[in-house]
Amino acid sequence: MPEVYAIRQDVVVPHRRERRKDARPGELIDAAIDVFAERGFAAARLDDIAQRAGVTKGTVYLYFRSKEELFEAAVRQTLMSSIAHGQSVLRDFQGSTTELLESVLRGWWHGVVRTKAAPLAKLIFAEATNFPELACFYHENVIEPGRRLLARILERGIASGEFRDVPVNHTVSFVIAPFLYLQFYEHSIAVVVPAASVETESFLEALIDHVLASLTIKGRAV
Amino acid sequence: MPEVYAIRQDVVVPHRRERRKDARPGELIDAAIDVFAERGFAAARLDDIAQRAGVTKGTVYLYFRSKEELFEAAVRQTLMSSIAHGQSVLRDFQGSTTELLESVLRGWWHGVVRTKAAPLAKLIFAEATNFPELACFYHENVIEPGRRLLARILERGIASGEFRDVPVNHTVSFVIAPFLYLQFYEHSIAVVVPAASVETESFLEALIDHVLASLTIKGRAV
DNA sequence: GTAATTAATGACCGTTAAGTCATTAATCAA
DNA sequence: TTGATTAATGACTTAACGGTCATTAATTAC
Repeated sequence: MPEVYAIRQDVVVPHRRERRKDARPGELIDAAIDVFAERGFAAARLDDIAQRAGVTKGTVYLYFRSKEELFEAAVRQTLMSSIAHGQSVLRDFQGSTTELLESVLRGWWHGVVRTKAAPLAKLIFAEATNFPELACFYHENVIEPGRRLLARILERGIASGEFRDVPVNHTVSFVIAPFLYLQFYEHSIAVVVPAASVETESFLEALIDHVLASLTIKGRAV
Repeated sequence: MPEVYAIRQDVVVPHRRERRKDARPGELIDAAIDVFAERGFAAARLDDIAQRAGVTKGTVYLYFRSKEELFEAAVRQTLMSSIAHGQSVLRDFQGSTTELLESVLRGWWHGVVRTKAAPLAKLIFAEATNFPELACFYHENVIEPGRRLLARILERGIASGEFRDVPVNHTVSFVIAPFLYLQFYEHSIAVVVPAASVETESFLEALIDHVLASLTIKGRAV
């Protein structure tokens, strides 16, 4: 009988049925994030996720009831805390709304856009109609809280007279959209056509300038 | 032997092996757009596409060599002419760049965002890494020409002194992103969570206001 | 050392869908 | 009318993958 091998993080290590009940769920979730990010939800193979975590498929089902449950765990681990962090920043912030908005955008940038969880958003949008329960879960726990957070900030700025009296809901979309665009683009087209990739370093600064230029009242009153 | 039926456009019509060599490709492409839009590329079933076109799966392979070839045909039919139209508007336009930009954004809105081809973009971003050839095709024929078109408009406005001296490439992203966001959102989350859908009527006007507020030089020079 | 416990395995099942091809029947030429 | 042509069919092959479960072996208690 040939020896059994497991691939973990691109390194092939001999594998010998280690029993590690406590560490498994976290390792499986990490592996799942990677594979979901690469392939999407439907195309991600549980065999691949298991292999990347150094186990076999059967083991996955010791810790998660189904592929969907594993995916939900991945979303919980990566996106919830970022939202919560933004909410606490809003609650405690002393200072101008311009600074507040900038601070929250930077937080999102480093907490989500520049992490390996970034492709998960793409996946949800892509497969929402095929997996409605996942879409509901994501909408309720990520999109809605995220949008509400931004809306409150805009309202604060309008009330204080710093921002123009823009339609809040649409403006939330206009602020969020470039982030999502970058997330989607960098983990899809840019992977396949590297020449197409965006200058990431300056993206955030340019976006902050763009948003504030549109929102803040300059020179004359509007 | 029971009679055979075919479903076309939600109406069940008795089906009797009509031979219509000339009409088939177009009908198959139309059906394909619908099914790809609903399900995505990988999850779209050729049986469904065939059924919607009033034929059976074998017939699809008389006209298209593979699922991928059928998809490319769908993209060609829906997105190429819109790009070309925008290019001709830019070439012939007499007037301010503000008006030009507004005109091109409105053209895109009615020519792409508000058509049944809108979900195709989502699909490409979602499945690019699984189907690299499709992603290349789309990048080369849709994304690149589209971005170049917008970049030329921004440069025209900066040169004429109408617009601030913004970083062109990033600003292209900021203008495109809200359109894509709406396309993605309305054909994914909003389908599953109807309460989440965006106020579409006023979206375009708000976006134009937002973009021009950011770009145009107001009150004081910047 | 040995028996009991349970983490981990991997062969297996059932389903789904892309693509093939021998058969069938609509159409046309004579 | 009839024979030739070919559009259309749908049963079949093949492959992939989610999920199951009887078996195996690492670990622990005694």
